Amino acid sequence: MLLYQKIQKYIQTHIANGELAIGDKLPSERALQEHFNSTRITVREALNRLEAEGLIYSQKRRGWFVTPNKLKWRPATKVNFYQLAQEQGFTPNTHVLSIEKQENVSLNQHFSGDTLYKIERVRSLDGRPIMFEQINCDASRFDDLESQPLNGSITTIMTSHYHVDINNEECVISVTVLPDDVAKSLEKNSGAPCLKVIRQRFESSGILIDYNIEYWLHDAIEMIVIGQ
Amino acid sequence: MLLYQKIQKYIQTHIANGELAIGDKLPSERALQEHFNSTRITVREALNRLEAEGLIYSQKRRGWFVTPNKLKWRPATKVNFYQLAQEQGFTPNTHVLSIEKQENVSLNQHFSGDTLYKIERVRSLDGRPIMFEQINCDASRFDDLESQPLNGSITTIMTSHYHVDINNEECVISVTVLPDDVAKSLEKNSGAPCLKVIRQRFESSGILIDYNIEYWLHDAIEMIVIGQ
DNA sequence: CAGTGGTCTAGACCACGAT
DNA sequence: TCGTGGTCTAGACCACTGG
Repeated sequence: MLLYQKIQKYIQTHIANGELAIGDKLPSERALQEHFNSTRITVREALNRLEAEGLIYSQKRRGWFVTPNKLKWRPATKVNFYQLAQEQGFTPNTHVLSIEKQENVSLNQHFSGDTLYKIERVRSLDGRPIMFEQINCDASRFDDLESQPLNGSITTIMTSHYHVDINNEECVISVTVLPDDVAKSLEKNSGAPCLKVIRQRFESSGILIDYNIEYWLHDAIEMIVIGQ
Repeated sequence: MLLYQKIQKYIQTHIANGELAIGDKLPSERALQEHFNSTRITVREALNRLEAEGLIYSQKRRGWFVTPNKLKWRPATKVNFYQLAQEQGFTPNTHVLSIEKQENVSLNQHFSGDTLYKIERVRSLDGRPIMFEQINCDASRFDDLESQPLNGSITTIMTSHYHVDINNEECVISVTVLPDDVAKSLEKNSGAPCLKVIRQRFESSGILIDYNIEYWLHDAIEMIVIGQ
C-alpha cells in the first residue's frame, strides 16, 4: 500500500470510529508528517484526496476539519433553505453581501426590463459557509426590493409580497471550481471544487422571474431530483 | 501572481486561442517544468487545478489532454444515451463489462424478488470512457435478460420487450471520487472526482424497476433538471 | 528501450490565524 | 509572536506506455 494511502486510511479510521468527530480539527500537517516519518508533500497528497472524497475540508490557513453531514436538497420543491436545514438538524444562517441595481446588459437575453437587481448572499450551516448565490431579477417587477428582509427566503417575498406565481424552473448543474471571489466569501482556497447550479424560474406566463447562480461546496450537498 | 497560476494561465490561453484543441495532448510535465524554470511539484499543482476546473484531464500514465465539451443530459427524460450523444455531435459507445445473477441480499430493501441481475457497463464519447454504471433489476421480472443486446438502451429493452411502463424516477446526485475499480475501468487515477448518481425507476404501480449507480467523470457532464 | 506520469524525500520561505 | 497552511526548490526511483 502506498504511503499516502496509509495516511488516508489512518484518518478515515479515526473518523469512522469516532475519535475524530464532525467538525473536529485534524492534527497539523507537520504532526502527521512526523507520525508517518514522511514529508508534507505526501501528507498533503493524502489530505487532498480525503478532501476530494468529501471526508474532510479545509478553511483557508485555519486547518483541516472533519466534514459535517450533507444537506439533502430537492431543487424542484419550494421548501426553503431554513426549513430544510432545520428539519435535518442544522442551524442555518444567511448573510447578505450586497444588493445593487444595475443596467440590464450582460443578462439582457433573459430579462425584458432595463434595470436589474443583483443580490449576493452566503448561506451557512452551523457556522460553516457552504453556498454562495447571486440572484438576478427585474427591478421594475420587484420595486423597492432592498427594503425587504433579504436574509430570509426570497421566494417567500416574491410570492407573498409581490404576488408572483412560480410555475416552473430549470436548473443546469455542473462540477467545477469556485471563482476566486466566491472562494474568498466562503473562506476557501481558490480552486476548491464545487457544484455550480444555474437556476431560472418562470411564471406560468413564461416570463422569467429570476436568474440565479449558486455555488455549493462539493461536500456540503446531496441533490434529490424526481422525474416524470 | 503565483508561479502555478502563471502556468495555469499559460495553458488556459493556449486552449482559448486554439493552439491546443480538444483532445490534444499537453506538453510533458518535464517540458513545462523547464519552460517555467520550475519543478514538477509546481507544474502538477497547476495541472491539478486545471483538471478540477474541467479544462484538462489525465489518463493514467498516458498524459494530460484538453477536455472535450460536456454532454448535456436531462436525467428525467427518456432520451437514450446514443441519441443524446449523437445529437450533440459525439460518437457514443457502450462496453458491457459483466452481467451476472446474484442473490438479493445487499439490495433487499429495494426488490421483492430473491434473484437480481447485476450489469456493469462503461460508456464512452469519441473513444473516451466517461461513465460507469451498475444496473440492478429483478431477475424474475426480466427473464433471460442476458440474451438481449445489452450494449444498447436497457430502457428500450425494458419497455419494448418486457412491456414495463416507467412512470417516475428518483435521482440522488452527489460529488465524490471514483472507487478504485471504477477508476480502473475508466482509465483514470484513483481519487479522480466524479458525479455520482443513484437512480431508481418505478412503474406506475409503485414497483421498483431498476436500481442503478452511475459514476460520471466530473468534467464530462452537465445535468439539466426541470422542476414543477 | 526511452519517455512519461506516479510517488516520495528533505528541506525552505512567506502570509496569515490565533493568542 | 508562534504555529499553521500555502507555495516552492532540487532532486530521486519506479511502473507503465508507446514506439
